[in-house]
Amino acid sequence: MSARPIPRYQQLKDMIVERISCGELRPHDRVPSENELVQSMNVSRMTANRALRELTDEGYVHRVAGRGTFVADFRSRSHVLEVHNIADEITGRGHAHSCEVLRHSRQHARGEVAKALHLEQGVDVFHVLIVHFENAVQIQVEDRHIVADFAPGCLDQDFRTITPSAYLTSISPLQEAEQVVRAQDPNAAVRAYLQMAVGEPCLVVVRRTWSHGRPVTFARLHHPGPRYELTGHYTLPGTRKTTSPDVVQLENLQR
Amino acid sequence: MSARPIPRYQQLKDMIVERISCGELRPHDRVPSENELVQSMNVSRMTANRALRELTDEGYVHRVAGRGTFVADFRSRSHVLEVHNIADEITGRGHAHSCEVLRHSRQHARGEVAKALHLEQGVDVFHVLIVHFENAVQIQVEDRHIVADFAPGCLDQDFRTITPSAYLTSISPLQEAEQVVRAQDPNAAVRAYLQMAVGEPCLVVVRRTWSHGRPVTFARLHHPGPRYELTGHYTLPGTRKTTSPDVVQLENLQR
DNA sequence: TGTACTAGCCTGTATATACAACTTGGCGAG
DNA sequence: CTCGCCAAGTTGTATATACAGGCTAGTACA
Repeated sequence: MSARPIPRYQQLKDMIVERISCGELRPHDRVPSENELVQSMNVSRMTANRALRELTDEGYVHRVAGRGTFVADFRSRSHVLEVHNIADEITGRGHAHSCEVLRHSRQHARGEVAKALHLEQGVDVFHVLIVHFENAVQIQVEDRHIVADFAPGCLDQDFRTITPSAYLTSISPLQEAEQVVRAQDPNAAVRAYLQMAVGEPCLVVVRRTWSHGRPVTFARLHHPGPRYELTGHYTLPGTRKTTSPDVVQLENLQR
Repeated sequence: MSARPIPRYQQLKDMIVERISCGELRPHDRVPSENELVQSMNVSRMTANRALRELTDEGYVHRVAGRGTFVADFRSRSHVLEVHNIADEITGRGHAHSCEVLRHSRQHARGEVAKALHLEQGVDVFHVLIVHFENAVQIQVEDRHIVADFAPGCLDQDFRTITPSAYLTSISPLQEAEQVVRAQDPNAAVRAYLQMAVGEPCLVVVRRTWSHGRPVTFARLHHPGPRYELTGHYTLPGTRKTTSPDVVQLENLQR
């Protein structure tokens, strides 16, 4: 009946993840070394080693032989969640990102937003509406709601210089995400924002993200079908890299 | 200058993965136990343990205390690659899957198909064109090319009872996949296959899959925008399950 | 002052050993 | 024949120990 006790290496992992999640340990901070854990936690070095090694595999920390163990940059973990920051994506292609903030306000959660974020009707949320440009061409309408008490400083942010996504990951690591992708005709407002012709479809991504076990943001991202596509590249973990990365050419096919 | 030697636990992993990939070890087959590896490979049990434990994390094998270690069913690994089998997806929703095979033939690879599969012009490929139904409603047009010498028995398969995707994973584990998702208006043929109204967009998935380090199949999957959406749920590896799985309700929002 | 070396800490790997818990099959008692 | 128990094999965890190799700071020496 009684669940087996949590193994010590897992206790170590939980302890360290907790210290990262609550902000006590921030990216690039030094994590206790194996020998320090041996002393303070009263475990053997192999147990400490297993805990830190698994945290490395899971993307929480970064280890350098001879120097130590450090908290990983959240950015380096975001690809695990397949959560892309549109600005990084665009600059990663060597193009220029810019955006226009159409709305940035505090609201009361209603209807589907309250439902998606597990909030009572009327609870405070922030609402941002942003059009993103790639080389001055409209590429995404971001319609996002953020739980207010998760990001109290939200209204002070300048979302022209840091995207909401980057801002949120800087507050706390994202631990879980859920998304739905569909093809849909845009309504008149979205069509105007994206400068699309009548009849052209949108690629719509609806995404919900969790942190500390509760939903914190709910975003509807509309992209112009003719100008945007989602790409994914999946490799089994642990496979040694064999295939050459000529891979991206698929994007140029089938157009 | 010289690379450090490959560690022994990694050698064990490579050896076992190779035996799985080449078909010597098939799903549900028993993998040598830790003690057997200690004997045959001349390593300590902790080293064998690390190899098998990491293979478990990576989805290659499945371990049961008291029984042994077994090759994982490829199906259980496919979600890692985010490669879905449309039939499983539909039956998983409790609905009925059926399909109609419109084409099933041997062809010579030309143009973009040859390019996508890294083949010379004219090399043999199999071509299948299938319409999939969910509860008698058209839900996907599968237009797939398969490298002929990878799947010699392809023409003997009955794709009404086993989907091409399931057939291919039964031949060999998929090790790498690449996909592009876009919203696009269908051409007349696809619109007819899917019984779509004029002006309705398609959600198109173009997917290429590798096995043994080379591309083996190239598929274009057209779905009716109003009747289909892609969902994904991402969790950081190693996080202890905390969020309850009420998660799927997002699918019902935003329609 | 500047350079080279070394001591000390760190991670990465490998081994030998130990105990607990789980599963299966076989054996013996009823 | 059947039930229950136990032995053997297996995984899961934990420890102590060892050596190799990377990194850094400080010291000794020129």
